[in-house]
Amino acid sequence: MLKAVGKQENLYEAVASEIREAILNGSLKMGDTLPNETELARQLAVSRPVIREALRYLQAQGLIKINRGTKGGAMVGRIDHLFLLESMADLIRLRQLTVDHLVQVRQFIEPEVFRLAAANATDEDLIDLENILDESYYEVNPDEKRDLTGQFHREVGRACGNPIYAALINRILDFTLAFVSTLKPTHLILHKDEDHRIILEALKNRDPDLAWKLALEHVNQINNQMKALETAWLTMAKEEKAGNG
Amino acid sequence: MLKAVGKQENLYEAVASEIREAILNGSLKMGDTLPNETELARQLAVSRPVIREALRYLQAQGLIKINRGTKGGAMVGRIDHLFLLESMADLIRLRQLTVDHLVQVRQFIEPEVFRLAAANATDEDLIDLENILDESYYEVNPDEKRDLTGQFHREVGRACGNPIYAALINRILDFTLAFVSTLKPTHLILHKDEDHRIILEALKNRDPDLAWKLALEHVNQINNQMKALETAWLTMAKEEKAGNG
DNA sequence: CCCTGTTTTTTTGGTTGACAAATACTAGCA
DNA sequence: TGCTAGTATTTGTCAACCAAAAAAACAGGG
Repeated sequence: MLKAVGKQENLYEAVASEIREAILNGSLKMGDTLPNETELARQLAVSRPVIREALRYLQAQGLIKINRGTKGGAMVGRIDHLFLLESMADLIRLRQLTVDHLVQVRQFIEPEVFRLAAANATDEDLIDLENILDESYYEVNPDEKRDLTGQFHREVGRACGNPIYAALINRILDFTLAFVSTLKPTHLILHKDEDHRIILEALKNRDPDLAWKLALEHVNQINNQMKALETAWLTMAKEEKAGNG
Repeated sequence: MLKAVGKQENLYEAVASEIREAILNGSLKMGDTLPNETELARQLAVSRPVIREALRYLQAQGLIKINRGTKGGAMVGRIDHLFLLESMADLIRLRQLTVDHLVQVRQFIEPEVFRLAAANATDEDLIDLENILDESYYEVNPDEKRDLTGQFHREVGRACGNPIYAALINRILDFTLAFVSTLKPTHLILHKDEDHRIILEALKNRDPDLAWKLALEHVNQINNQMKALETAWLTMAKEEKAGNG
């Protein structure tokens, strides 16, 4: 059985990963400066443009700040906001972030978002939501179905009227799907179609409190499955380790 | 009176801004592909490495995806999560995000974070918080003082035990300070030292409910000042426009 | 001795030109 | 019809070079 080989990494990606790991595991602390570009190029045996692209990438993510001139160079910056960037899955792996953290946020945020959506969603939003559920109903591919049910949550996030919540929901779902797909429990459907139908009814009836309550129950159920999944994963990892030792 | 000239923009920044604007104002829609690198270099009259650095930057922010080969190139991706990246101030300017949105999130999140902090903060965290307040008390420079009082909120975010909340708080404060500093009302101090003292007492007494209540009042007060500031800004902008026309 | 303007050095910023590798399309062949 | 080899397009990578900014070192005058 062959392992799926994710499309091969570019050099700049490798360099960026190298530096990011050094920052995340603590060998590079906040305020430290990296070697200059030519030196980095020499050490990592790549050309300077590659180094520069990697640094731009890290700069865009806010991990480093770059200054010109003597005593300039790339400096490690605040990494507090890192959790909102694309590396949530990496952070779980590095034990910086746990499923509990995510579950906690989701349990608090999502019901509120559904409450707002019940108050603020336009008629078009409600039609869109209904269409998603219909599409999901007839979908047979488990992966596609999972994407569609996730799409329902994203659409509600958009419909709630506050782009910050929408962004946060999107990030949380991105991570959730990434986490689930690394474990590949192909048959597991986190979201129940019936739950979504009932919630949509509450939204249509413009009943914020009911929407809040139903969303809370729904999210709780998803969270329980996430935790169970994590437990299973940890057990599996432990057994695998025992088997190898 | 001289206008403060923010440090001058690099070419790659200019290119990235150009493309970002095109995406945000809708002339480039999701799924569209940009011209290839050499063509972009020709159109914008810069070299290809500059274009590549700009594209890397945008890629890191999740605005575009890049593929190799025929029919490859830079494609505009989902921009839903954009609000969590560093361009919050840009988005306000582009009328995609309003102060109300931010205020709404802050009003909901921060009290919860303070509640968690009352339950989870370590003794060291509490000492750190006390030190920040002491330092702030003796600070005379308004800008420095504003940074320090902001630092209090960041530290509470860290102390609440959930890095996602910490990240979110950091982003919100980054934006708040950026917004306030563009208006440059030098004498305005959003945060009251006394409020922070009282809240810290609640944290020390491990009283989550009181911490929640006090934080809510405190945040409400800050939010009111933010809205007043926005109103003043809009009025000013309108008058300026009338003056020019 | 201190202050001030100039020069030097270090480091990122930017350009040019060339070649390698990946991908999609196409034409040719069985 | 279906597969295969080639071809065009586009990003990926390299090398060498000069420009510009910023800090440090230096020089000159009070």
